Amino acid sequence: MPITIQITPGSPLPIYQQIVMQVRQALATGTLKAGEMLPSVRALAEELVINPNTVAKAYNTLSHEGLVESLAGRGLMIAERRNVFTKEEILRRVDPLITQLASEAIASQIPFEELVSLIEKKLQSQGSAAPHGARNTPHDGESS
Amino acid sequence: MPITIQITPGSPLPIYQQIVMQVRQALATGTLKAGEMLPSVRALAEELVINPNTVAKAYNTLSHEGLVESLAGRGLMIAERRNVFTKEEILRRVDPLITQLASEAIASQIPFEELVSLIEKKLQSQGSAAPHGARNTPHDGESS
Amino acid sequence: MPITIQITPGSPLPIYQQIVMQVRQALATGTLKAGEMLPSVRALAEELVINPNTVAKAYNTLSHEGLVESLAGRGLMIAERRNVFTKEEILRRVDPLITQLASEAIASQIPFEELVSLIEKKLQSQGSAAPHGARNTPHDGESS
Amino acid sequence: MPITIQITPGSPLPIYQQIVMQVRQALATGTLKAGEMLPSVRALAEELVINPNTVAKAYNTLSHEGLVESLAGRGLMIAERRNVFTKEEILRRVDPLITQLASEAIASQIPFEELVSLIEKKLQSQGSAAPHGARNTPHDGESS
DNA sequence: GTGGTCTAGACCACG
DNA sequence: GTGGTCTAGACCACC
Repeated sequence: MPITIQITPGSPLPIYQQIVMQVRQALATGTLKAGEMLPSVRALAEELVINPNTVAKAYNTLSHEGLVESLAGRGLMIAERRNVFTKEEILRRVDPLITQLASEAIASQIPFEELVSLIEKKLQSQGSAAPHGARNTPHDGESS
Repeated sequence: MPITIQITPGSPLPIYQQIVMQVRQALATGTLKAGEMLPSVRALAEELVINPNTVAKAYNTLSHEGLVESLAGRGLMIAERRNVFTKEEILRRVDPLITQLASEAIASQIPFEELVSLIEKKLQSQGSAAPHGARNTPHDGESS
Repeated sequence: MPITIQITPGSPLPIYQQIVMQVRQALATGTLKAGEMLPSVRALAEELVINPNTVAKAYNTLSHEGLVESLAGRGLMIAERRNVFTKEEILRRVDPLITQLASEAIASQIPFEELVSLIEKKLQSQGSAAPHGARNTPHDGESS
Repeated sequence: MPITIQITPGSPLPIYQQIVMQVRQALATGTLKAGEMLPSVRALAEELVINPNTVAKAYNTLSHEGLVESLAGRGLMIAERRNVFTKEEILRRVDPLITQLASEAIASQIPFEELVSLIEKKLQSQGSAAPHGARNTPHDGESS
């Protein structure tokens, strides 16, 4: 299924990260499946009216995350899902987001239950409807 | 009521904006009331282990917004007039955080339960450090 | 200890990867230790007479690998050593190198023992002399 | 003696160069002798599951080097004259591979023993697939 | 001062 | 056609 990416140029979130996030979500919802191709760097750049390097940077990030594989001369393909990072590393990455969310929740006096329900709703709209993202199996990565 | 600010150094959101946002929200939710004083630039900088310029910048922004008044040589005082955010506004503000968290969570295949537990832990640790009614569990009793 | 990086512009290995490899080796030999700073992007670019973006790309890669942390506005610091990738992922990355090495070894009829001794020599000159790289503790990262 | 080519698709080294190098080494080591035929472009491309153009490019390079002779319509034959690489040359050629492998290994904290075992396994699997004296274990007996 | 982002445009390698 | 690399130079945010 062709992915449609939309960016908002004035956002505090850099363009390339907007692309990264949308591809990730497309993966989770099943819009993009393993083996499918991403739009070419040049094509997406032209479509979004941005510089090809910006798209390349987004694709590069996805590549580092193991979500995408580049096939020399043929484009980028959605990779088979696998666990790239150790659990320790994943927690490191998520922690600042959790901290910030908790701070805001405390300041705004959002009750914990409501927070949970908000996240659940967001996850469901993105994840559990799809056979792909639904594999929230525990990952017991370990570290020294 | 003294405000407790929490920053996350690695965040995409600049530190000074994190401070601004938390003060704004404390104002909106009534945690901070007109006439109260903000911690001095130096004190807050020392407490958060950040550059005083960063705190100054945050306070500057708040002054420009008219939310605080600077009393030359004596610090910053919460200004009289304040906007109270509606619940909708609060949720709208928290939404991008939730979206980003969900995106990362799906990409990392963190199960929902673990996410919730992480947030709960973070809320407790932050809440206990901030004795200004931060116990926003459903029954926010005044017993403490 | 200040690191000295040398590049060979005409190499099949891209410049940014040459930088990456040399920083990695400096880490392994203890030339660079956790907490030390890397030369600034601009400084290194000027020293090597290459474009700052090229240095930035190298630093970016190191950052993705978790070997380096960027401190906003203050430069890049050598990170505390940690396990970022699952064992599965590490094997994925090393496999092509092993395959190629094995092919060449077979074609050249280099005996297995000699191969092992070559690698051992290389590892010793880079790794085990240093208190840092010597921590070749097993990492029992796991994956689904 | 028929040559068995092994390629690694994800390698930084382009596929066609991998082919070139392996043919060169087979020539140097005597695995391939003057007068023998290389597999046809189409056959090799099919066997390696790569684009025939890639094989053609490799053969082209070999022709230019005078290592093979193209017999119009009948394929490529190993040319008479061949250089025999000294052991030093072979080692010099393998060295960058070893260096890179060591770098990755240290960065990933793979213990030396595991590295050796990986190589041993790879040598066995490749060796058994390539019945042209690839058993370069210390005692390379002719018993097979 | 620092790194981060983005643009514009070039050349190469690969298929 | 594709992605990968590199250059040149801009602007921004943060310290």
